[in-house]
Amino acid sequence: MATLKDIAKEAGVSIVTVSNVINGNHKKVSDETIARIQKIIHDYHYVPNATARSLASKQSGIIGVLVPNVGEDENFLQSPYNAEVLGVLEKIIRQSGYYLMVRCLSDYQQALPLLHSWNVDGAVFIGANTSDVERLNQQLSIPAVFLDTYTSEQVCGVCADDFRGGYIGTRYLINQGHTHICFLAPGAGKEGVIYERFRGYRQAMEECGLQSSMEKREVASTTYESGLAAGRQLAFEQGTTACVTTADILAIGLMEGLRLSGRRVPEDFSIVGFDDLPECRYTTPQLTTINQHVAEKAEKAAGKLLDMLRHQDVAIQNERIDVDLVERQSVQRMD
Amino acid sequence: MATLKDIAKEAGVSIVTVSNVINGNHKKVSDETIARIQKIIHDYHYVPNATARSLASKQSGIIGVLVPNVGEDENFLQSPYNAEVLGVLEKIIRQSGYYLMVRCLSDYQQALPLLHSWNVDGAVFIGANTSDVERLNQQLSIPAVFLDTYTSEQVCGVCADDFRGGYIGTRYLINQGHTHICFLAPGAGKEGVIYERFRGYRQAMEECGLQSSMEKREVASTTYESGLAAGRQLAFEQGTTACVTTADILAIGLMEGLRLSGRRVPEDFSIVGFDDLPECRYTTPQLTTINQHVAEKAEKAAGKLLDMLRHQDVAIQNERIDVDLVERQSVQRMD
DNA sequence: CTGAAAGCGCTTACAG
DNA sequence: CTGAAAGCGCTTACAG
Repeated sequence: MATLKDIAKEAGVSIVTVSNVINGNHKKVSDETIARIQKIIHDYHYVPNATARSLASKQSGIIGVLVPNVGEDENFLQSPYNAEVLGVLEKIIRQSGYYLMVRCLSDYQQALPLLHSWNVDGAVFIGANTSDVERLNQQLSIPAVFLDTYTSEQVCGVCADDFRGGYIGTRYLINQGHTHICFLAPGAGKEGVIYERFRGYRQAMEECGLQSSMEKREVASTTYESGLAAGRQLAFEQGTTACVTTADILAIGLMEGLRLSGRRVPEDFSIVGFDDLPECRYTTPQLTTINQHVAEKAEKAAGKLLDMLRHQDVAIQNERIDVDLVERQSVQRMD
Repeated sequence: MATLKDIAKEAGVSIVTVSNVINGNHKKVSDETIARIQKIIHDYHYVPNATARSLASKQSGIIGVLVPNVGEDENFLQSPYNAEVLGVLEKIIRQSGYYLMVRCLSDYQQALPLLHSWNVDGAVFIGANTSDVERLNQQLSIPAVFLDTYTSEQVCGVCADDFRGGYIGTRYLINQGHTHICFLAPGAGKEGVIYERFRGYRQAMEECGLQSSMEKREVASTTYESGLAAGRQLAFEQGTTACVTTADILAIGLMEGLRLSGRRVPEDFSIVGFDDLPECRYTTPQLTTINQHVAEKAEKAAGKLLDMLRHQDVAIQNERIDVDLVERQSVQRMD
């Protein structure tokens, strides 16, 4: 492979001049020199060595997409939500000329060594914990955007309006005449995306005087299998006629679990999903859900990061994206 | 951030010795020196600079996952198949201590500059064209594994037995009494995964004397939307009672397109998918499909690459993974 | 077992 | 407009 030196020798100039041409510092080089060097670069199929460039410039052109809270033995793309987010990020990162390094973290502390080691220019964190962000944020010396994180820290982030999502999903069921509505979610603490949705659910129930029939049911993970297991259980419990879930994939599993146990959706049981992934349309009945505009969220996050990398002014705030209910077929009016 | 120099100074040794400790060249350093240096490294939270290391050693620890034939404006994870493959690769790469760089390519020529620029240690190509591989393979100076590629080149690869997949899917429909069976696929040439499946379909039809009712129908892309459009068309055509498809996602769209046009699956029309993704179980009826053991394929590919990187002997051949039919509910017996 | 020297391929001031 | 010098933080022979 050719190096700067080879090109410089061939052109009869110093490597500094070639470097300037490559980096677009065209004011520093005469037009004819530029043209001559560019031709040689082209003829030699010269490609700058990114590792050398990074070492010298402290910039790598790499954007890191980090996914915390993923077990060592876990496949993070099992989650169609993660797949949707990553797909959008990849596209934008590629279009903007950056390189993409993807890494799941079982421990958030793994983030900093990775980022430093590679001189990563900017990072997107998907679903970091509140407490982790607080520690991370101080030590982070590069632009970073947090997707789906609630924190009091001054960070740049993008969230859906999760509280409202939980709220309108629940209100919708109540408006359809349901009174015994449960909330199905992975066990989570007193903060974060899941808790916000739960708060929305609780508020809707309380507003309508239904707090006595309120119930939070926990699943092991946000997966089809967990939803299925929950459905098998719920099928044999009297009273509850509807469920608000925190993920479409959970809702889809739930639907199947109920069906396998002889309960019909929506005739016997109504379900509201969360996300509005393409999968919502694969089921019969199609899933009524909360659209959290996943692609838009990811685009916003990538856009903010790119703006920061271009040194444009970016408001350091956790932006909230509107959510809305998508009526399909998994909810039935109770009379 | 601390550097080797800082650690060396603190330990009162040269940077060479620290370097040897970090790289596990423990024969070259006394035990007490090792212990002392390791403590200092730990206390300083020292992390080696990966760009410097790459530059000096010509190894980066990066594995590139390259996805050719993706349009500039395309999101490659829209395809649940790609998501499944990438998810498995990510997990294995992470577990083996490598870094993952992901890149979609609109032109296969973009691969080499990327790989060279970053001193990428090894690459996995997902679905490269036969013709591209021929040119790529000669210029490739690092270990690479090709997933889903048919080529006469001496490459290391993993494929499903696509011919057999097309064959057994078709035979199954024939055994169920269908005679007018079409083949639904994205337009592809005279080679590659899609063509192999078509050959399998054709062979099954011919063996049973059904070539006159054989028909290949092309869709624009391997997406739900393309399947849906095909379903709307097929619904109004007499005669055809079953369809072999080249992807589950296509089959799922097809099913919906037929239903929207008033045709019931499987009562009026039978469908066989391909892949056996989790999505197969989301639909009603659940999709009968060809299981091509996607996770196993991806694991094999990653395993081969890792073996090559560890300089173990790896057979340079295109390994074929068995496929099998998964009977669910989207096919009905014709009497 | 330890280290001095050279070098990986670039960029960044700085001087002219 | 052009280039000499220093340096980025490592590794790799090689010598002792």
